[in-house]
Amino acid sequence: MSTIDAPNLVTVATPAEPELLQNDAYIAAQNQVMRGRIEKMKAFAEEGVHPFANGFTPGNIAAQLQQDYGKLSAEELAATSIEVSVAGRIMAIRGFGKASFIQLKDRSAGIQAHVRKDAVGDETYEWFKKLDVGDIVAVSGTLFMTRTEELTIRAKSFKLLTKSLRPLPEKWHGLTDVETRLRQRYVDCIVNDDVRKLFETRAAVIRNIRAALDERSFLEVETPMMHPTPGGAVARPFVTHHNALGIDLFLRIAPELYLKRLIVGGFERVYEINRNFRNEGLSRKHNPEFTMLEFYWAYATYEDLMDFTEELMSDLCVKVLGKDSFERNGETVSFARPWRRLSVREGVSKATGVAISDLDKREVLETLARTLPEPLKAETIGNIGDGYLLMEIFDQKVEHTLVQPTFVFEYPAEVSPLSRRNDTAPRFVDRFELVIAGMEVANAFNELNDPLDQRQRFLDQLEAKAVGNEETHPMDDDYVRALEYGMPPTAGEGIGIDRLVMLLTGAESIREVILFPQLRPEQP
RNA sequence: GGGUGUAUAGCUCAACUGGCAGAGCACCGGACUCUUAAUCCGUAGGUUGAAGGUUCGAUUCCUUCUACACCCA
Repeated sequence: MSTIDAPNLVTVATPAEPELLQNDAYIAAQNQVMRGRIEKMKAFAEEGVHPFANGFTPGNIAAQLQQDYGKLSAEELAATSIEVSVAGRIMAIRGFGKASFIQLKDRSAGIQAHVRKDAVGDETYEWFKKLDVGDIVAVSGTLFMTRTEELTIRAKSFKLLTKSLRPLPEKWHGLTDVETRLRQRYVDCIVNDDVRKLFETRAAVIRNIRAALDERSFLEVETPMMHPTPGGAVARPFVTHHNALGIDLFLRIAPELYLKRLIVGGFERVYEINRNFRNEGLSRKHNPEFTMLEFYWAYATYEDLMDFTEELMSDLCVKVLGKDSFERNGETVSFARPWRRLSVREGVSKATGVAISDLDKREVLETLARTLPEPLKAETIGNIGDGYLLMEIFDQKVEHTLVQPTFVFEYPAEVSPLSRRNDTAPRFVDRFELVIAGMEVANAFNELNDPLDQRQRFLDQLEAKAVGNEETHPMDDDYVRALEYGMPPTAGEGIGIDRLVMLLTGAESIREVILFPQLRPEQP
C-alpha cells in the first residue's frame, strides 16, 4: 500500500514556473474564476508545492472500497482501522470551518473524505482550503462510516496532484448543452456518469463480439484504410493524397473486398472491427466515420448467418443488459429468439395491399413509386430498374415499421452487386439485412464467387453510372483476379456497431455513442 | 441543400410592447468539526454568438454571417 510522505504538500523545492504565470496581460484576459485559480496555482508554486505533481500511485480504487467496506457497520469499520489511499478529482467540497468533506471521483466510482484541521495540522489545513472543485488530489487515511452511513476516508494526509484552472459545470444542473457536451467531451465525461457508463457498455459490446468470433475460430485481421479503389459498398468516399506515390487514395467505405481476398488466401474465417468513412450527410443515424464489424465465413450460407446473428446478438443483449429486451420509443424490443424473417416482396405486399405476384410487373412498381410519401421523379423512374424501384418502395413503406428484429431477405440482384444469385430465382440474391427499431443494423449475403458473373456485375454498375445513377460500385480488377483463383463458397456480414450500441444504450443519436463525433470547427 | 428554432456571467436560466442586463449554483471574504444541491451573512462577476442597420435609446426590431438542435431532401 502506498503512503503519502509528510509534509503533505511539498513535493519539490521550486517548481519551474511557466512564463505565462508572470504574464499579467494573459492572466487579466481570463475570467474571474480562472484568475483566482491561477493565483492559487502561483501561491502553491511559490511555496514549493508542485501544482502538477507526479509519481503517486493510488493504493485503492473507490468502487472496490465501496464493495468491500460500504456495507459494514460503523462499529465493525472502526474495529478494522483500514489504511487506504486513493487519487481522484474533487467533485464537491463541503466546508465546516475547521473540518471539511470532499467528494472524490476516480475511474471506478466516488468516495468521500473527511479532512479535519486537528488531524492534518493547521498549516496543511490552510493549504487544503486553497483546493478547488476539479483539482485532482491524493488522500490517505483510515475508513470510517458517517452518521448518515456513507463510507468515508478520515484523511491523515493529502496531496495536490493536478491543479484545475477551469471551473466545472454547476453541480445541480450539470452540463446539458449538447454542443458543449460534444465539443468538450472530456467535461461531459467528468460530470455525466451516464456518459462514462455508455462508453463502458460500448466497450463491452465490442469485447463480447470479439470473444464470440474468437471462440468460433475467426481470425481478427487489419486491412487497408486507404484504398486505391473505393469498393465493398456504394457510397461517396473521402479522398486523400499520397505524396511519395503521387496518387490519390480513398478512405475506405468498407473492408469487404480485402476480407474476401483473405478468404481466397485460405483463412476461411476472418473478421475486422474498425472504422469506415463515408462522405455523406450527417444525421441522427449517420456519422462520417463509423465502426463496422465485418466477418466472412467460408462454407457457411446466409441462412447460417441469420442463426449466428440471432445467437450473437441475443447473447450480447443478455450479457450487456442482463435481459433479452429493452424499451425504445415506448415499445419493447425483444431480442429473444427466433427472429422474424420477411422477404422484401412480402413486406411491400403487406404494406401496400398489392399481391406479391403483381410486384413483378413494371407498371405496378411504377405506380407505387409515384405514390410514395416522397414520390420518385418520372425521370428517375424511367432510368432505374425494377429492383431499384422495389427497394425504394420498401425503404419508404416498410423499413421504418419494423421495430422487432427482422431479417429482411430476397434482395434484387441489381442492388446487390457483390452477392451470390439465388439458385432458383436468379433475379434475386441470397442476402438479408437485419432491421431493428427501423434501423438497418446488419447486412449479409452469400458472397458472389463466380469471377465472370462478378466482372459482369461490375460492368453493369458502370453502365448504370453512365446513365446517371450516382450510387454505383466501381470496377475492381484485382478483386476479380482474386476470385479467378477461386474463393470457397462463403457468407459474409457487416454489423454497424454504433447502431447496435444505440439500441443497447437507448441513445437517440449516433453522436451519443461516438466519443468525438464530427462537428464543424469552432469559431476562434 | 430547404424549413423551424436556439445562442445572455464559468454552468443552468430570467429580462412583459424597444427604456439602468438579473437570479440560482460556482467564485471571492466572513461564521461554522458528520455534510450529501450543507447552512447563514457579505462582495464581485457581462464584447447579450459575430458584423451591419433602424432608433433619442436595441438582449428585444431588420439584414447578413457562424455554430448547434429538430424536421425534410
